[in-house]
Amino acid sequence: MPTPHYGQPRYRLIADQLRERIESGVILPGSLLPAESVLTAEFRASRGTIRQAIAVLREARFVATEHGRGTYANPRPHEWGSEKYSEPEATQREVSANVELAALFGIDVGVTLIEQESVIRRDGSVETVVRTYWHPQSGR
Amino acid sequence: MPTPHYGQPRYRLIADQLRERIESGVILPGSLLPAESVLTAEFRASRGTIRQAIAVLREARFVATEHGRGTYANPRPHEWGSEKYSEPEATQREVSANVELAALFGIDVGVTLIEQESVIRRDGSVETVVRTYWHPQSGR
DNA sequence: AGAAATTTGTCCGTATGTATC
DNA sequence: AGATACATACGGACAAATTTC
Repeated sequence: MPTPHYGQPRYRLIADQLRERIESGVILPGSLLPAESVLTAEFRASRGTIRQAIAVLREARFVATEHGRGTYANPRPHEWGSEKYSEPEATQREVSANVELAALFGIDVGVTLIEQESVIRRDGSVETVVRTYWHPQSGR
Repeated sequence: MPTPHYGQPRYRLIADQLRERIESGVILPGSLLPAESVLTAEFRASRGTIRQAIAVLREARFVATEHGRGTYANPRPHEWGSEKYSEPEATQREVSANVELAALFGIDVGVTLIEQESVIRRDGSVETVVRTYWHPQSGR
């Protein structure tokens, strides 16, 4: 099969079906999802596609994966909002140089700098935050 | 996003940023680079573009890739006294999470985080400041 | 205690289709 | 037309963590 993604890509369709099983209780909260190898057989999709589908659910906190163990269906303690809570991972904004940054860059306090903040997640929770500062003029 | 490669193609720009992180010590020599999947998320680029960027660095011996393991940043006996870059200045210290960081990590305000600050100079003056935050427990 | 099997993590190479410069 | 880039998808292989025998 080539790569026909009519409307919805396959990994989203698979993710939807898995999500439905969790919400309906077919897969109980706290229990393991079928292994990737099982899912590839069941959905007749490549492992990469299955992993992409699971990644979608992980992003939405529906599941959590552990290396060597498997992927667990999450209990649902928080309905805080709905599924709307997926923020951008990288944001850029202008900031005003404080004393420390001004000293580092050798500029005056208050001068505008660009700050890019990248949030790196692992199994839903934030693992690393990277903030990069540079001077607008120096390009990038 | 479309394909606006102003002058430089995207994969070279990404390669440059990764190279900077290695030379500046943000990515320590001998340590693993973020996985392809992480880099695609961080740079918002497709896997092909990320792989192209890494291929550039591999070509220049800046990194070495091991099948199934990852891509390592190479120690650099290379042109250490280059005109463009001076000694990497990376300092690590413990900081207390303020409101923003606490919200990002999902922790309480005041919890200690590790901050690594790297200063990248070019031709003497500070070009970029990178601050990386992570939780002591979650390894590095 | 140790070996084997299981499972996820990562990289490799390739392919198709679309879109932009 | 060609290079660049994106999104999607396949199959294979090796690595690492965990579980099972």
